[in-house]
Amino acid sequence: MNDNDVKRTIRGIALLNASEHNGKTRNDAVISKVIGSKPELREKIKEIIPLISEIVNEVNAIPLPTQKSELESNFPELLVVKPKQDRSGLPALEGAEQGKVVTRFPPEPNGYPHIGHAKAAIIDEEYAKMYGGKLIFRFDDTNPENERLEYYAAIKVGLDWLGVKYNHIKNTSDDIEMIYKKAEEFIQAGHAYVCTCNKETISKNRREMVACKCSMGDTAQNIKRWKNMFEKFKPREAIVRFRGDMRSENTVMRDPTLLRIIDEPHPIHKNKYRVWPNYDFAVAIEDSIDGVTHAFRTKEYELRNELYYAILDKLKMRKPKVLEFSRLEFDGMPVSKRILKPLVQDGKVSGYDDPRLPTLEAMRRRGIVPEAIRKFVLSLSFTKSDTLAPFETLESFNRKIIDPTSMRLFIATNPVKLTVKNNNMTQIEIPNHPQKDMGKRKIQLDGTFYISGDDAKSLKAGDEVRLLELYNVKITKSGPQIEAEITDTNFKPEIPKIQWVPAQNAVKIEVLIPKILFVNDQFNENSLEIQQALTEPYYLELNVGTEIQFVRYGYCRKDSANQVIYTHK
RNA sequence: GCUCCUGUGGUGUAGUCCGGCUAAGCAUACUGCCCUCUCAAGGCAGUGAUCCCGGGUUCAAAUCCCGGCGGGAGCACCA
Repeated sequence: MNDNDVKRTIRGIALLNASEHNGKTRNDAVISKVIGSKPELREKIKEIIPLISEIVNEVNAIPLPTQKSELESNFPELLVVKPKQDRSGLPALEGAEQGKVVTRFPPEPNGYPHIGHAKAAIIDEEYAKMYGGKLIFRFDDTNPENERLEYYAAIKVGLDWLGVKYNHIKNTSDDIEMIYKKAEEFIQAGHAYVCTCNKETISKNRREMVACKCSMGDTAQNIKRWKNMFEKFKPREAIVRFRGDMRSENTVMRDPTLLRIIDEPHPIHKNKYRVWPNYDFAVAIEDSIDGVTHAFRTKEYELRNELYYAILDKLKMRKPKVLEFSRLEFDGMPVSKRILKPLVQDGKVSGYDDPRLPTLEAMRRRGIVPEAIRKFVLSLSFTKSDTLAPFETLESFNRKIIDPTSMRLFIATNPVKLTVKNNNMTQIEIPNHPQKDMGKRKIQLDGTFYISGDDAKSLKAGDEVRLLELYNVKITKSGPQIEAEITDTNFKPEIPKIQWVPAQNAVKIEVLIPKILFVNDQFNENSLEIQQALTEPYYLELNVGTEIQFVRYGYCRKDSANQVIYTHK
């Protein structure tokens, strides 16, 4: 590139930049853009800078219109706007090969699935999909004290509802014997030992970074103790410990537990086993033998990566790549069983499907749709930064998805009666959706209506309002019993429009409005508002589960014959 | 306390690894206009960020280095 080319390049960029910024450009901006578009000039940048300053001064001296015309005539190529490519979905996966990615979703069947499970499962599935790979759905059921059959089922139902498709489903507990073999191999090789110290000693030694005497025992002693774990020892009397490093800065590595004795019957295997691997041991081995290439987990496991890799290293097993992401929780909507359980037990919420909770079942009942959850989870991306999730974003995605298919209906909350004295209509037909063809409904009329209390309050004698889809009325009497007269039927954009319900066969319903559950870590006693309302008789013809948009009120999901749950505005 | 992770508008994120084509993109929220027999959806426009702070390296730093500070997590025979 010769000097004239360089000058021309600089002038073009300076002109473009100046025209975009009120006729004034700057050295640094031009330098950056010059380097950006002609990387080969990077070496010579020091020589070019004086040239750029000169040209920048020249360009800044030219009036804006002249800059623009010079640009158009001499540098048309710069005016071509290149479409900016936006990345949608998750970031690329390190070390991922098309067709060879295997991910896994490993919930413990110890509770009902919630938004946190949804995030994990969706990420697992999306990556598998992105690389044409596979997703394994594995129940991590290695603690019989916590698992229940009911939870296996609930998690599966939740996943199916979310539309997460997996290629394979299994239980860690079906592999216990294989895990025993690995454990024995571990002990045999001296990578683990059986510790018979009590819990207090173990934790004290950990804190003080000293090894306990059990770790000095020879292989024969360890093997003998290992055999004894299956019968002789009682729970808590012996555990298998990883031979780590008691002086490690990472407390996880200070000879952590690998297997322990639990006599509780397992929901699937009953009393077949009593030595159970703990999380670290089971997950590492399972991931490896399942062929998992990328294992995602939440951030609180991050310190356990060292152990995960160390276990597989000593076992000479293939190592998946472990990556972590931040937990997903909504503000004031805790997900933890520790908090939720007492709420359910004390009857503060109606159950795990109470619409105030972030469980999948609750969100379904409330009218949140799986596609919205997926879109939302993807919008959060894959990061480790702590997030206070914006529920309103979820609502917005949900609203856009359900709007085109939501039945429109009128509702009168805190209803007030309105009588139109000169009503002359006995029936009207109203479309069920403003844009989509969702049919029409017939409403019988007799001149008596209910309108919402809020609307009623703002009406004074003499006001003119339009009863939506019907006619315009002038208020002749306000108060608890409103009276009005028809003025005309033409649509007038300037007068207020309100919805109404025919009085003669109005349907009484309750609207459950879920509010934030916890305010400043305190249970919000007003977290569930119940509004009494009247709606059109057509409501009775709708199936439970139908999403309704009550005009000028909000979206609700029909929960039963006399109850709807407020989805969002 | 120790260790690890994290810090971009009100909120969630893109960009950070490999410094410059971004005087910071998108979404959501908010405001205004258009459309509409809804305060919905849709369309258009706008407000909003000293890229946590302070130093340093460099022609150039959200991006690299050092030092602070804020937030979160782990320190179980739970996962």
